[in-house]
Amino acid sequence: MASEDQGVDLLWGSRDKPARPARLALTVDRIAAAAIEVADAEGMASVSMQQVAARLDVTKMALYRHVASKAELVAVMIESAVGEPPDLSGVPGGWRPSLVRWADLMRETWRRHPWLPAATTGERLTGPREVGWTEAAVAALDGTGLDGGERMDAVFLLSGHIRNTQSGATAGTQPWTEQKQLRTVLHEHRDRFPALHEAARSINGAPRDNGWAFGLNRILDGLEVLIAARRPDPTD
Amino acid sequence: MASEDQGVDLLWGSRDKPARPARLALTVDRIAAAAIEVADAEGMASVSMQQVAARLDVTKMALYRHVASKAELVAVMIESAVGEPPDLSGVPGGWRPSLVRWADLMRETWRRHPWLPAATTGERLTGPREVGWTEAAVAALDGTGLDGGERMDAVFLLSGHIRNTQSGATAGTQPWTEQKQLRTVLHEHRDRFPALHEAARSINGAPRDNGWAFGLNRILDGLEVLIAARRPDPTD
DNA sequence: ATACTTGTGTGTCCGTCGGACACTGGGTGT
DNA sequence: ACACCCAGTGTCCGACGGACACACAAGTAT
Repeated sequence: MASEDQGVDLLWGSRDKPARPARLALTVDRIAAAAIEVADAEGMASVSMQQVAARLDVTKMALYRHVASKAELVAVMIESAVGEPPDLSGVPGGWRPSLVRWADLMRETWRRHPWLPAATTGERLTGPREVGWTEAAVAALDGTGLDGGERMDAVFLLSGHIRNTQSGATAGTQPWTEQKQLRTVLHEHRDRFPALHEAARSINGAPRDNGWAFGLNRILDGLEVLIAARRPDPTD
Repeated sequence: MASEDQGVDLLWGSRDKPARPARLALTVDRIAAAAIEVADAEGMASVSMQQVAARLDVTKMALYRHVASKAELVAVMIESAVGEPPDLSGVPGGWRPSLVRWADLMRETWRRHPWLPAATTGERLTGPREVGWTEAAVAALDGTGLDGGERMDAVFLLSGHIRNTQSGATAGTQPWTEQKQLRTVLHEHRDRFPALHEAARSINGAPRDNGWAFGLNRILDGLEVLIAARRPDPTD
């Protein structure tokens, strides 16, 4: 598909530069910045071509001179919003503190742009900075004895957990404690859901983080078990 | 909001029954079934009021006699598609086999309805069967020494992993191995992403499951570490 | 100076979406 | 026989993503 290829070229920088230097205001970067402003302020649902164009005092069709489709616009937004991947080489203590640092940074980025978790799910184009984030995490697992597939699975597991706990991205099997409606209904049907009712009761009012710290520690503990098993002789 | 309350009542069964027995064809169940057919066959994106109505040989506005909004239709679809929550009481071996069984069943359900993972993310109404699934998993953790918040966090962690690995729901930080485009681009920029390139190379052609088994085992191992720590004296 | 080309933004149109609202026509209770 | 009631219809609306033909500027060739 033509637009798809175009998107790849745009993201990865191998598209021909415009023969003449852009002489006027509208650029991909300005469009992406405007779109990110809209998304940060009013959510991804408000990011329409017309909204973004209006913020730039321009017709929506003008955007299509710089961006092939809305999907491509979103891809550029993501690539811009994730920022430069972190350098974890200075983190002492081995893979675990490095992954913790990585996760904290990613979480912070996603906190600044609450639409990112949802926008980065589903089939879509992936840009170099986004890949750079993964590169950093995979590299942090070098020397653990895990093979390539395991390292990538581990990073996927961790980033998935960040996504799941971040902002309002996921409901359903989770923060009932914060949905008063569901809490009420749970209490009304407490005979039908005894374990849940008991569990919800016991954490009444406690500050919640959507299971972020819990899941992180469980995942890292699980990785530690595997890594320990892979190096039966602790020679270092 | 009126429609929201209505949705709760509809899902949880406390709405007044129609005074007269429904005399004609269209019912919430038939609508939900038709919508699920559309979603299964052509994806959630094709589930529009008009599409669903067409499948029932009816005007789209007729659906609004039985469903307050599209959001409510989706809620009913989910509640119908998740099916009855499983009975894990017969699973021997304690919490871990029970959770494995639960996860397998949930995964199978979501495999049959690939739109479910995406549909169950974000703010939305939650129905009793969906809550029942969670109830089963939380109940499986009874007697582990985990407190209520920990049990719920554990179930959230596990279900989040299922969601992340299921179908095409998540891309981004993951199955590059299956996106030929990204693999190509990764190879072209191998000097920029050495760890990723090396990792991807080492798993060339291996059958992938999106990290499902890996993540499941890591999570369960991590839970085991915590549970073991909670019962320093194995007296049973 | 003039004509041509090229690239950037505009205006108009289309199909689809969710949904509001007024209607109609057949079945029911009186 | 009657009025009521209500499930389903028809029409309309604003917003969406996008196709397409056009206007218009600036730079180049003549």
